[in-house]
Amino acid sequence: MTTTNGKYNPPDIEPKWQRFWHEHNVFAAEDVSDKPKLYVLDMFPYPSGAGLHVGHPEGYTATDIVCRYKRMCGYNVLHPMGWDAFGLPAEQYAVETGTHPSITTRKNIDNFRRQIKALGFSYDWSREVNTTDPGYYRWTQWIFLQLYRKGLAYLDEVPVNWCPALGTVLANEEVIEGRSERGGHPVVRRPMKQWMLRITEYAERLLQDLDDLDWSEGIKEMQRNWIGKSTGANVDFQVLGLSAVIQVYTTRPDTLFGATYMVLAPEHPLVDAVTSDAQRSAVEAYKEAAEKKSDMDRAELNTEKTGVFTGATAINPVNREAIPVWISDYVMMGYGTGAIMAVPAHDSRDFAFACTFDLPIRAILEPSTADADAEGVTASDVVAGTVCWPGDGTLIHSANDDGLDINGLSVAAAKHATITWLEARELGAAATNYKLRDWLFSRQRYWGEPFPVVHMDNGDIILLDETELPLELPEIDDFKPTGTGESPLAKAGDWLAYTHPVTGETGRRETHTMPQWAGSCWYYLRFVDPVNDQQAWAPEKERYWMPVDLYVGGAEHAVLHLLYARFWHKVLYDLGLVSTTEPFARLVNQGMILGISFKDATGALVPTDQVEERDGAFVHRDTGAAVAEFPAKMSKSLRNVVNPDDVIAEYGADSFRLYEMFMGPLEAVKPWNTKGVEGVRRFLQRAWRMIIAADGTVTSDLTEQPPDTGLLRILHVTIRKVTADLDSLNFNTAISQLMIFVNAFTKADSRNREAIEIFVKLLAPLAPHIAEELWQRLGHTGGISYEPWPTYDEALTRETEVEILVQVRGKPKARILMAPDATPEEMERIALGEEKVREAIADCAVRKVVCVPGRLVNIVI
RNA sequence: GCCCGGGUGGCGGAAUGGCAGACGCAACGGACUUAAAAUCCGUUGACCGCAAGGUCGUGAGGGUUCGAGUCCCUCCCCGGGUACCA
Repeated sequence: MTTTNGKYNPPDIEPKWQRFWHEHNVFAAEDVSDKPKLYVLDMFPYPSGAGLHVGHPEGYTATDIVCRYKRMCGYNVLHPMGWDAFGLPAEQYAVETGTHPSITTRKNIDNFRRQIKALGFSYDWSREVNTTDPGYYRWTQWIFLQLYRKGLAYLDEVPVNWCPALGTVLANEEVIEGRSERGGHPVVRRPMKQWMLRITEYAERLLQDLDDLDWSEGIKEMQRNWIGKSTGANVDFQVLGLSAVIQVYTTRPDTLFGATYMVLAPEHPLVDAVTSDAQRSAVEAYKEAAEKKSDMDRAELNTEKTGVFTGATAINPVNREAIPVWISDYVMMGYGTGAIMAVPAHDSRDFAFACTFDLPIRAILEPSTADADAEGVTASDVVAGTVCWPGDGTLIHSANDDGLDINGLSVAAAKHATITWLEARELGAAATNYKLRDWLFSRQRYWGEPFPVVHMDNGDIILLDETELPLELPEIDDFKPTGTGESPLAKAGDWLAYTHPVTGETGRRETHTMPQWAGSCWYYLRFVDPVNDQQAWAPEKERYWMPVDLYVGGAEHAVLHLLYARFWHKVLYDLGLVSTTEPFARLVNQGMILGISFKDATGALVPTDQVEERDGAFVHRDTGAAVAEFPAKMSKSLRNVVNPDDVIAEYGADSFRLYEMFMGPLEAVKPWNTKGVEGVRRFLQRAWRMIIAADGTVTSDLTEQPPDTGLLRILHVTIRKVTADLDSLNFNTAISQLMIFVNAFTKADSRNREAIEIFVKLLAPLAPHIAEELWQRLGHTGGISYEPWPTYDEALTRETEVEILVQVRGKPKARILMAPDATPEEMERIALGEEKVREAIADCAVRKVVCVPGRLVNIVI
């Protein structure tokens, strides 16, 4: 359906080429190939009811450009797309309307697929996966069996993050400042029997292997912080008059001589045993109050220290001193041993607690004068214990008569000496701790993978056989959470009943489901072999395609998805099921795209639909008050969300793609500006008119006449720059260079055909529809997707003459044309011969001449 | 508080230690048009000057260098992450 119309009209050409790519299966990856492989992956989306957002296609466009470019360079490219479709919104919609989540999900996926296809991305759609498809989650359940058999999945009664509003428990990673990550509902601690995954067993490897990944340092650092490795010592404190021993974890064993009291977490198992009768009622009351506090309360109250004395006294192992034992919720059961030695002189939390309860403060560390000055304190105040000094210094008052003397040592040396002493007397030992906790892996939801687990009537827990998978979700009518912490699946009637096929014993199926992260933990593996119904993936395909060479997605998954997927991958590696220790060799995070927003003089946000432009200024439509424009995260409430469908309808998919890439660096946060889309649309129109005449045929300006040296240089510079920029993902500057090409070539009366065809190839990865159409109109058949990528001649990128700046004392004085390869001596001679330069030097003596070939001459006088 | 990013024209942004502001948007002037849109040509960091030209200028202040947006130190502001983690 080639139109003879000479106008650049995206609605004519974009659907045409999308159909062509689909019908000719142009982007199918080859499972067996002599070509080098490249696996480029986007973080697959959750198909929400709101549809695609301009943020999604940003990363998708970037990866699509890389894929199209690399195919032209001869790579066998795997570029798949799928749906992370289990999740709460579809289930909440089901609760409200009774619509089954699978129906909502299918509808949303269809919409997402339509929107994504309208952007012309070169996905291999034959590999599409959907985490809610039983043919997919069968293998998610299968991986769970592998985890269980390896001892990495277990049931535990643990205090969990219970979110009453959502009716489910949440992982630590899903709780932000005491509220649910999704929806911002309050979360409380509550003990419940839950499935856990032993991610802590992999903490060290998850930390170590970060070093070799080509990820942004920021994301790696966030994972390191989340894993939170620290080293120190476990130290035993004998409780006076009891056989009990309280073990503490400290990163500062050097400060043992400064310990003036101890604190147990309120939930610590020894609290009841050590509490004296006199203190028992106070301790009980405090424990009860602490239990009721949500994490949010604990976080908010973090400056106000509370606590109760237990009545117990413990013996400091280094100086045999008796110190009181307290309980306080500033010590948490989940980290270290749930008990601390308090060194108020050198720990700000302990200092605050000691001040509140008037406990002794003993300094055992003297900072250098310089360090103290830098912090605005004096060493004498530190030594007197009137200010807290958590930093470095020299040990004082730290010796006993049993062979330990660390006075005069630095912190590092004192730590080492103390640990050696403790170990020799079996009073303690070096220890390592991680903040990372085991992963809470069950949810009380309907719309998730059922666990392939049965609770037998005799109390045993058995796993389904692999042949019994998939265990499909039962059909139910009522999706409401029970509110008791039981899953909606508890209402699934017959589905719950299980009879063992061999023994005939009966049991009840697990009613919890897996969290949304489960399906996304391994989808990149399914893409290598998406329709295999015998195996999750064939080993030879995994060996060929893995690892993912480039993974692009939002930074919001920095710790959640990316840490979980790495964990599963390492388990699969240990089981011999995958060939690489890491799944994602290179990770790039695209920056958020912000919407244009407005605020009034008071700083209050004004929804975009209440703002209008009057005399070049933005005012509130009703009040006429001036409002200020600023970029903010797109949100329904601000009505500043840009819908890709609208942009494509008005400007076309190529303009949309080009604009998103032209806005700025991929990783930067950037504000959307629709005027900018018009700019790139104009560029495409100019490129079109450079090639196509008004009647729709190739313009007669296109000739076989060789380009002049200026244009030839621009051609070769453009090939070089676009190639380098696509390799480094600097799409914005690649587009600039293509604009420079068009600006130069449109001005020429005669345009060399070969040069123009090279330009079309360079444009193809970025704006594929217009490139295909131009390529066809230039007389080629079969599409541009696998045309060889152009190469450049370095010699032709050089100018015959360059303008050399001559500076005198760093001030520009003259610009002189010279040969680019002029030697420094020649440059100096020419520069000193220039009259303006001689004037500037006047009769001063030339002290030094700096010559940078091809750049400048700086004369120092 | 701590850990990462980042501060460059009216705006988005560009710049291996070597002429700051490429490319685009917006604005202004001009051509074409009965007119407008579209398109094309030109101007556009600030200040001084009739001009030639000059002075200032990459968040602030210091430093290194013949030369700093770029490297080093101190500080301020913005964005993100994280936080009684002992």
